[in-house]
Amino acid sequence: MSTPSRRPRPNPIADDGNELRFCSTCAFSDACLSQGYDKAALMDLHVLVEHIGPFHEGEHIFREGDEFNAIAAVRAGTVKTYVLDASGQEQVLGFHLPGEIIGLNAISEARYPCNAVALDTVMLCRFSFPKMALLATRMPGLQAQLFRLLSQDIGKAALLAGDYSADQRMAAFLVALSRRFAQRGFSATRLHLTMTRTDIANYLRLAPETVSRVLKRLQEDGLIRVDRRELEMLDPARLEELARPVLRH
Amino acid sequence: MSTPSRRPRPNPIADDGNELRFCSTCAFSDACLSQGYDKAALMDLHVLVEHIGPFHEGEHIFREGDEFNAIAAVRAGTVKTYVLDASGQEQVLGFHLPGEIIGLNAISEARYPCNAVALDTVMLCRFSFPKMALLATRMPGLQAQLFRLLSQDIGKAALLAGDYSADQRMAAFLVALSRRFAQRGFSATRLHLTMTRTDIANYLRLAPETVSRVLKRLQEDGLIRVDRRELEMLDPARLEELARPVLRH
DNA sequence: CGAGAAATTGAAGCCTCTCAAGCTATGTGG
DNA sequence: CCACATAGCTTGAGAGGCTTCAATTTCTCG
Repeated sequence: MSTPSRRPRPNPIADDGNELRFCSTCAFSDACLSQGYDKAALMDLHVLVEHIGPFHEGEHIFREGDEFNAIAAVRAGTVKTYVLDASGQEQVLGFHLPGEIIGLNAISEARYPCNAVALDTVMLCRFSFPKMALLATRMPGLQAQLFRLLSQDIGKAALLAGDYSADQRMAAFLVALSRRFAQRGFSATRLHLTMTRTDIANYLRLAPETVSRVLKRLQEDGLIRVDRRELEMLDPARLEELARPVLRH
Repeated sequence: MSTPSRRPRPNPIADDGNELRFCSTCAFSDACLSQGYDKAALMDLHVLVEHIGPFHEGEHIFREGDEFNAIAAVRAGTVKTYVLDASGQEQVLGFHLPGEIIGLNAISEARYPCNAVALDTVMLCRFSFPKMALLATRMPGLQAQLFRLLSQDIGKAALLAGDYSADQRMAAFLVALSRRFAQRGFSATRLHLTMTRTDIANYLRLAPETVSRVLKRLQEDGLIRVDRRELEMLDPARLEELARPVLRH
């Protein structure tokens, strides 16, 4: 993982607990806290955390083929993961919001199988994976959380693999985005899209023109109101209905 | 996991090493053997293994919503995993050959998110997941192998998610199948398809008619020779070429 | 041998893509 | 401050690949 702008920090563990608060967005802290681990165990976890960033729009966090040594939790901003096919066409694998983990698909090959780029200003928590795996042998709760996270990602990828209509895909994308924002305490109905229409198209396996047309159609039908990157869900119920075949709940 | 026909076995660990040979198809044994664990550690692993089966064609191994408590390695036969959408349409998630693991996507929810059915006579190695996770805390090699397996499956699902032509999908399906058979010591060029055309169609997100037409086209072009469920790859190089955009190597 | 499932083949239609042009916002330099 | 350049977005028209519907053939198995 490249660390173009690692901030100098004298001590990764601050006495005032700032670091712990910072990492409350990370899935791991939740796991550990909920397991009732003592302060020493939490220290162990936080010692292997590096806060890196900011990455600016367009900056790459890692590239396909880079040696894998760490996973990372998004603290702020949006990360896009993608691969390029033979013809240079971009295939977007996912968008990663604050609280979500990137790099899990790199474990098996010990190399990142995709590129990761910041869509806006991104802050990350970097976890050395070897250290984390070692720690997990002493913290069953952490191990279990890692298994859960990995298992989750298997299912996510299968979502958009079905042959759904462009409308269903778009609705599913918006509903999923909305849920993930809501889970982090953001508005569930007003979304700021940090990605371009082309990014969305490459993610949903549609042409950019189709994305444009679908958004227009959804707006004409009163399901959403969209202005540039700002999107409001006017009829969440009908959107969920549209997305149901894709999301399955 | 339902176990309709568990065979009675007096002692899961046979002195003559039969069990070890049996499980040589399981990814876990490889991991442990290659880590240089002592016999006691291997015993631990094999104590939590249950050999179950046979499951006959059409028999379900687990169903969507079933409580998750074990993953399983296929020892013999083919397992199809699938979900049903609202309209009853089957969406095939994958075909699992001997040596491959099923149930990894159930960890996060503690329930199986899909159905698993035997396409022919299937024998399984059942691993209690809680026990295995516990054992993994004492065997870092086993933990690493579990992480690798989970990570692998994340990437696999993304393969067919791209928008490829019917020919590319079919070629990728055949090439991947061929490689997996070859890895297990079977012929890489002569395949016996255990699944129906409709199964393949539901996996590749095509209409059954399209599968039929594509196979015919590939045969007319001299890439394959197909007779019912028997398929011979006549020009593996061109097939790989066709499949490259999907498989990426 | 006959019933039923699976597979094949043909014709028509539709959804999405491609290609091409125009539009809008942003930012830069004169 | 405005003209211009650029990237992103939108809109339209036409083409194409896959699906759907329907009918027929082939295979399997009791």
